[in-house]
Amino acid sequence: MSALAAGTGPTSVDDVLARLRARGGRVTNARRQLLEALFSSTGHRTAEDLAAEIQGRAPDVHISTVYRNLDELERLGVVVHAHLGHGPATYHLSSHSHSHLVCGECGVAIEAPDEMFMCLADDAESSFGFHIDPHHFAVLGTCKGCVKPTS
Amino acid sequence: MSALAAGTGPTSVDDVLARLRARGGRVTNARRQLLEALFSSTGHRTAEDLAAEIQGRAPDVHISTVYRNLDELERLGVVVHAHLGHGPATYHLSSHSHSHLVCGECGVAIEAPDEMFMCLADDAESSFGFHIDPHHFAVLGTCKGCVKPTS
DNA sequence: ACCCAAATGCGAACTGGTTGCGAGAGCGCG
DNA sequence: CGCGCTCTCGCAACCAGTTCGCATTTGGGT
Repeated sequence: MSALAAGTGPTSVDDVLARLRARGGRVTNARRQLLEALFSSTGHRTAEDLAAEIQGRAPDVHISTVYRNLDELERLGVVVHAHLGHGPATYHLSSHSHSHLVCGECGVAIEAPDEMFMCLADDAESSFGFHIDPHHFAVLGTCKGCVKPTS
Repeated sequence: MSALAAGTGPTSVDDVLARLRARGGRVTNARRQLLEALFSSTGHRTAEDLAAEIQGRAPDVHISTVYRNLDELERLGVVVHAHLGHGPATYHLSSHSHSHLVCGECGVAIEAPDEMFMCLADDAESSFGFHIDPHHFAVLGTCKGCVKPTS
């Protein structure tokens, strides 16, 4: 896929910064740091987590700036956030979007293939005309290791 | 089912109060009010919502008492709570437990039959040994009326 | 170099919920 | 009926996660 593809699927920090500039936005240090933090790891990052990493290099970057920029990037289609249970929201690049199964006991988050939700999706669609979005909220449950704890 | 059946499935305010007493608990006005509010409606109630209703009749009942008692009742198996999206948790009698499809646009909560989740449940079980609990967290999506808003 | 809107830093506010504490009230017992 | 033990309550303070208001800084077009 081309680095300049519109809409979703950014491939590099500079790509996103270019898009931001094209939209009338400005390229600031905080934004570059945030994007570098996001691109440098594939996992689920909380705002606090990202802020901590950024502050290691640029101590002045305030967590509210991180929130504001995550918001902005979400509007741009670069990142998405998901709720993995009771704790804070997690952010990741939209190209890594996927569903989650979260264990209520140990908190582990399993990345589930979208196919797993197909039949629920079809069912909801035909029964209620409801179109599910399994990416945004995790499905709670109990993982393999916690089903029978120490029994 | 018998009104004195143990575990889950309470049928009346007095039934629950009796159970509470049997456990060494006390029957207080706040508890009776809370139970009456819970039994008097089938829907999804937030703690704030319940507190407001109770305070209409008993103004002194504090919201923290509502939270504490909902917690207690949950431990007793009388009520369960579910998270229907971003807002506050909703509580209802455990006998009304069910899954939810929540529209991210309009916020409507559809009560989904458990069968709808069977194939996701089986799939998660066989693929990851993960046992889903579809009741506790709602599945987000877009409802019939919001799929093509004003198009 | 100049200027102005965009963005930032900072703290305060807000929401949803929890906790510590002293006062008060159920209720078993004598 | 009254005692007293303990469970509960009301309250305010607190907490986490996130958002907001506002004065100040700064990117970047001209």
